[in-house]
Amino acid sequence: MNTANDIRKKLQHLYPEIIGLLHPISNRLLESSNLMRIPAGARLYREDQHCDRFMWLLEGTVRVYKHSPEGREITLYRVNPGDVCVLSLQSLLCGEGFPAEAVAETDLAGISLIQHDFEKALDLSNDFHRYLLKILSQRIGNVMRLVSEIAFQRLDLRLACLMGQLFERSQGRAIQMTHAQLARELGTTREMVSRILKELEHQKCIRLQRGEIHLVSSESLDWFSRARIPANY
Amino acid sequence: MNTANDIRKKLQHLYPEIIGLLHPISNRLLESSNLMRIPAGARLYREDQHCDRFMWLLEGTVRVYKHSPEGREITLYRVNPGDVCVLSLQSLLCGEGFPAEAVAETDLAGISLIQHDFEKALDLSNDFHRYLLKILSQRIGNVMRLVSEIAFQRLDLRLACLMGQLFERSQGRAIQMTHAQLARELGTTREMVSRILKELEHQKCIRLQRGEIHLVSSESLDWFSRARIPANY
DNA sequence: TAAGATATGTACCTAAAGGTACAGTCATTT
DNA sequence: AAATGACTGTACCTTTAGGTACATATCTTA
Repeated sequence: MNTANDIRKKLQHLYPEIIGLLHPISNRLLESSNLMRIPAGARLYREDQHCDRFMWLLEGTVRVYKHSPEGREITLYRVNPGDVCVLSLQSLLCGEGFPAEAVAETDLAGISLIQHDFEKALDLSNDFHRYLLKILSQRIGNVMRLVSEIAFQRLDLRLACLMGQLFERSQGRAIQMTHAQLARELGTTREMVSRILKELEHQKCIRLQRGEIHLVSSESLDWFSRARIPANY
Repeated sequence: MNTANDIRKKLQHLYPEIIGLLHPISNRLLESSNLMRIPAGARLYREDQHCDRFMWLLEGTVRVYKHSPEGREITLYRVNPGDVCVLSLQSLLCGEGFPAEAVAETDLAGISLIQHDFEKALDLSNDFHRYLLKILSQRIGNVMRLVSEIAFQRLDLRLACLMGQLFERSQGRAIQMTHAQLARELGTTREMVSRILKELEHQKCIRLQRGEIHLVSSESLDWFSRARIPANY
């Protein structure tokens, strides 16, 4: 385990489409990297903590969020397999502390390079370099969208949209989340989520159960979440 | 005018510290680029418009913002001389439409490369490549901060902080902005801004005049904007 | 099964933000 | 100077979001 070949095989298996990126990176670099494993629930960064490693996620998901003095939280985005951890980039490239917090939602596995090796990889592979640029600019677009949603959209709409996305991902199967978890996605409180979900249940969009939410009518849900959004938006 | 040497001279003059980045980029590329000039007030992109050019700003400032269906606006960030236009990167790299709008606040001058030349420049200069990564990850950090401000901070605090920054930039001289302009920074309405500014005037932080705002006490302003932010935030 | 711990529902209140409507003010143009 | 247009102030109201306090329900574990 932990040899360059093992890691290459793992990558090849998980992401045949991006393995090419690593080709120009020498075995030596992959060997010197660690295949790291991190258990679910682990805190990856705290606010403004400096980070000296570059992480490339292979398994699991990371939730990146901000928290408020009152104890509320808002999710900025998730890091999924194949994504690089945008946050660690900021530390490595700018030397600034990380502007958010991150937690492992599931068990993680990933490649971790120390700064020196990361810089070497950058120099060796133009494709790798360009891959980073692409990931970063996608991410920035998403965060910009998030800004305008928070600033301009009502909470019930944002929650309805979130439900729509979650049901899409689960292909209509029940969502296993508590109201408190949903609140942490949206930067609001548990009570608000409970109220809005109850309203959505009355509208026959969903059905509520302890710990899970069932889809009743995706049409109603779509209607609800689009109702107040004009076409030219 | 418009020759590679002119552009090099201009860059050298404006940004002696980053001229080195362009060294490995051939004269041919700089020659084929245009030194573009754009008048103040020009719309640079509309929402989701595709953009096929890479822009490197030399003079002037660009305001990047989102607008709401109700006609409100929120400023995401500004592009200043030396910055690249992050937005155009997203189009070029991801092939996706631009997720915001941008307007020239002043007359602009900048280098503009068509996609093909931009890619060539990327391949030729590692430093240029790395410069882009750095700018992008700084930007993402700023937008993430913005998210948590909108989500968790009261409007009066956000306005007070904004005033503080503006006075810092003007070195305490009066700010020449209307209440409506300030509202467009923060994603709120003119009325809210008027009310909060009046309150700040009562607190002897500022003094209001038609079209401009004078600093009375930066201590009071600081106190106001920090009052409700706990130390561990 | 009893005792926690966790999750949800909700009535009631407060506060923050926004919208309306209009009055007043200042500056520029005719 | 009159007219026009841009800017500001504000009283009043509505909507949205948040907070309290508790009741109830469900799960887990001893």
